[in-house]
Amino acid sequence: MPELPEVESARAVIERNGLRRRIVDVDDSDTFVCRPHPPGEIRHALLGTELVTAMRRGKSMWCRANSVPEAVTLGIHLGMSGKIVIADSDGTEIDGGDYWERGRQPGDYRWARFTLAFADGGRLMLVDPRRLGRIRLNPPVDELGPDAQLITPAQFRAALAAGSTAPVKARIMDQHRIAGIGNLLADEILWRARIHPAQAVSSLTGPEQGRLLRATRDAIRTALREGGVHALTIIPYRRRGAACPRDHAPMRTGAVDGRTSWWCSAEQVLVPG
DNA sequence: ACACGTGTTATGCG
DNA sequence: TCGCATAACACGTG
Repeated sequence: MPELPEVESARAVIERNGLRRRIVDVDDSDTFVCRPHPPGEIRHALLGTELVTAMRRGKSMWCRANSVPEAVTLGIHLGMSGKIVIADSDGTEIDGGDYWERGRQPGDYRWARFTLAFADGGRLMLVDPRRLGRIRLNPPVDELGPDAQLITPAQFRAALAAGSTAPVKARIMDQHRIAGIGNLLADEILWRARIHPAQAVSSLTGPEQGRLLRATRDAIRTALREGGVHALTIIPYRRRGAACPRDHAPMRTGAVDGRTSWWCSAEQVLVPG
C-alpha cells in the first residue's frame, strides 16, 4: 500500500490515462474523504474542465484543471488503502500496479470513494476501503518537505537538524521535513544504514547521516524500479522468528513513533545519547 | 470476537 | 509557541 513508489505509479497512471479528458460528472458525496468540502463543491469546480497535469511530492498528488478564470488543483492522497483506478467505457481497467488488491477483482468498485466521469464514458476513481485517502481542492503542498527521491544532501542535513531527542525514524517519516517515507520504507532505510530506529537524531554522527542519505536514495530507487515497497529487501523479514538476511542475527520488533518497527538485533544497536 | 494496520491529524502536555 | 506522544479516524482482514 501506498508509500512514495506506489504514489508515483498512481501519478503515472493519471498522467497516461486521466489527462485531457472532459469531466462531465463528479461524485464527491463522501464527505469524509472529501473533507472539508461540502458535497458538490469539488464537483462544481471541476465540471466541464480537463485535468492537464499530474504532479507529486512525497505521497501527495495534485492535478491542475484547465478551469477559467482561476486555476484549480485537485489534490489526491491515497492514505493507507487508496488506489487510483481508471476504467474505460468498455470496462477495461487500467491501474497503478498490484500494490493493493487484497482479492479485489477488476470491475469491483464497491469502495469507489470519489469518481470523475469523462465525456467518453471512462471514469477515474479513488478506490479506498478504509476511507483514509483524501480528495481536496488546492492542497497546501508547500507545507511538505522536499521529495525524498529528489532531496539534496543540504536539504537532507537540514531535515536532520540536531537538538532533538526524537527518534531518527520519526524524523525521516515527518512529511513536513522529508516527504514520501512511510513505515516500511523507513525500516528498509534504517536497516540499510545500520541505524537503530529509536536512535536520537541529535546523536547521529556525520558518517551515519551519510549512510542514511545513501540508503534513502538507494531504497527509493530500488522500490521505484521494482514497482513498490514490497520489493524491498527487509520486508519479508519483518516477522517473528526471522533472521537478518545480512548477518543472520534475530530480527527484533518494537513500537517506535507509534509504529511497528523491525530491525537487526546485531547491526542496528541503540547507542546512548 | 478481537487485534492489527504500508497514513494523517487533532489534542494534550511539558 | 514548539516539540513530542498519543488517540482518533474507518473498516477490511487474519
